[in-house]
Amino acid sequence: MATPEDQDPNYVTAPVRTIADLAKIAGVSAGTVSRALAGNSLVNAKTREKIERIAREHDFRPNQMASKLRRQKTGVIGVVIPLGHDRQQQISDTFFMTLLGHLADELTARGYDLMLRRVIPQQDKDWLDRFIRSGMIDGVLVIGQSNQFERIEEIADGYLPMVVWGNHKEGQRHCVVGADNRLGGKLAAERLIAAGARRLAFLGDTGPFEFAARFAGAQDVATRMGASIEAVPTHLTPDRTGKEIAAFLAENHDEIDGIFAASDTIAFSCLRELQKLGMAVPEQMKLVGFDDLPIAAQTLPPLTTIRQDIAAGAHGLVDLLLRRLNGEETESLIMPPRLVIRETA
Amino acid sequence: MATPEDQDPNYVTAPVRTIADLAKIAGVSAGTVSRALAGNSLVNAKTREKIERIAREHDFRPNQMASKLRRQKTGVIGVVIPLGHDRQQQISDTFFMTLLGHLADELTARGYDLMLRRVIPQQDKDWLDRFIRSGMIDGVLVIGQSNQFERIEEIADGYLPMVVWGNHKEGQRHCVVGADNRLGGKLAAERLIAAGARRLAFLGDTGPFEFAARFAGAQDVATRMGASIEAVPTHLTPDRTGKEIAAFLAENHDEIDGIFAASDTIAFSCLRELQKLGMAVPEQMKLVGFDDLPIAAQTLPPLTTIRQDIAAGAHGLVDLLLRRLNGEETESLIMPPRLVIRETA
DNA sequence: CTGAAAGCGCTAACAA
DNA sequence: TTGTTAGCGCTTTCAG
Repeated sequence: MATPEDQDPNYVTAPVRTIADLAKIAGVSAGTVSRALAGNSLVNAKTREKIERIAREHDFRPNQMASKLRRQKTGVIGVVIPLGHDRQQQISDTFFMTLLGHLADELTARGYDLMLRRVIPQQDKDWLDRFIRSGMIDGVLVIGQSNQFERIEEIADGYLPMVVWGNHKEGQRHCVVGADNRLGGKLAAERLIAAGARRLAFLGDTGPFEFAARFAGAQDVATRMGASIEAVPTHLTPDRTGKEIAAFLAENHDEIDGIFAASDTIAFSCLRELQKLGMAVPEQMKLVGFDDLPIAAQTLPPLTTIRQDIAAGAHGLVDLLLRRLNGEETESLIMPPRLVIRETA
Repeated sequence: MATPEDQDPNYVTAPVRTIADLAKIAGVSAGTVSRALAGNSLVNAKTREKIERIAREHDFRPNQMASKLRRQKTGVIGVVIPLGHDRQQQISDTFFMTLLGHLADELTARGYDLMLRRVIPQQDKDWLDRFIRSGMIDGVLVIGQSNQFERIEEIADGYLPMVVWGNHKEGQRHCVVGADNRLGGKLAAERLIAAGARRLAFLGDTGPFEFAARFAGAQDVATRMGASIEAVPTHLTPDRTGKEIAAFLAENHDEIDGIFAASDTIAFSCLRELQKLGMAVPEQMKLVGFDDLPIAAQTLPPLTTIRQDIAAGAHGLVDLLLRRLNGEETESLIMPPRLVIRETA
């Protein structure tokens, strides 16, 4: 079938913006072009080749919005990071951002795009529902429960394709992926005590569920093994954290001999302040962190910490979410953390 | 005007999924509902209130896809991170991910959503064009030029709303925001030399433009001041980097007395390896990093480094992009890096 | 294997 | 101030 294209390679057409434009050039209907480009149905091989060739020549890409609207699915997964107490909360950011990188890779590999939001629940009560019902995403991954456990629970009742990174609590309704924080706390306290510490401090805000569980685990062990432990809340802005830790240590470094930091980031600050005070680690003060960020191995002395496998976590989140997208009711995935003994305890 | 709603609060309707459903309940037309919900035109206050009330009661959210399709704009900015040489390139990830966090905040503040992609140019030649022309984003931010300078240049000719984080090269066509890497390299080398080093090594791959410029700046200074400098390429996977640095140092630590690490992340590895070798820093070896990541102040000794202001960078990227979205042809924004003297040099 | 036709849900002229 | 109308660009029955 003769078309202008065939007759004259230099034939100039208006830019091909729609499937209909392309159809006209190819001398077929829009439906056929759609099918051919989708690679999907049974389109005549010759027809398909021709359509593909023309598409290539005109550098044509179908409009995704139209496609998504029509098909009622977006191919986009929302990833939302609730910033709990403070806009400035950056303390777990390194961890979350690393997780995010893995999520991006994992989702890409499965053919999904990723839409990212950082939200401040205090300023926007409706943060989760708004995102879910925006019509722009097929499912949502929540990175960190922050102090929003209840809100997440409410949503979980009516919305299947959601998976949350965080802590698991007996009987909860939302599907969560995360380390067993309580166990992690136990491992940390056990290690501190095994290294000779008896008077422990937990450095970190116990408001967020994950941190609370870490503290609870440490408490279990301390109680059982006849050691003491107190929680020392730190605020979440990086600069204040350093100062608060410094102030605490200045007054209390004789009272305690072991510190369990709620995160590696806190542990780094802590290590620094200890060194400023001239305290030998681990001789005078034992220290255990949580996360095992890549740099944990780089401090001096290298940080003993509780390892969360970030890549495995990302994989789990995506895997569970895709199954939920298929209507499956999945269980939570609790990953055992692992004690990594280096030199601070 | 009486509607079922008004007559009986318990009246049960089918779920309100579309603006038309809502219009029927409110007894107005879809157009009016659209206007009312957009808050935009001059809709009668009473009518608006009624519509808003019903929307709230039925928990209605307009479908974004439909809206976007119709309005031909998405309200979404694409952020793409090209992973240059290696899927495993994680070495600048900490920096990029921190930048990403700031971008998310900055874009949210301006009412945009953020769509994230990490791509591997080697596997997908068409990575940038595909994203831009996907119809899903209004503009694009490219985080890092990687080794894709030329491809970005090509795109820049035909596509205005793109801003790139990276290095500026004389006469380039794409709009870039970034530190003056060459100046940063100079500052680093000057500091090393001022601290007494004469035989320098640059640790890092000089393939990526930003790193190449840092090296070039250091070379300028070394040449001018009668010092030597050699580039020691490291690969980009974190585990190999450590080993490579170790191998290099094992053989060469007597040959050199100053190291300029292409990034703080590399500097951390380097510091660790030096300590393993029992070399005193800065006495036997001076070290300067680049980026000033938050943890740079936490190492022991604290890292002397070249500071890039990440928050200001994010702000600049978004600001320029939004102006380009308005059709403005913006200049690049080159931010002066700053030497932060701590204790490694 | 292909074409015709009917929307997906919303917005924006244009009238009234 | 509101209703009517005509699509945005694509996909998918349903016929042929």
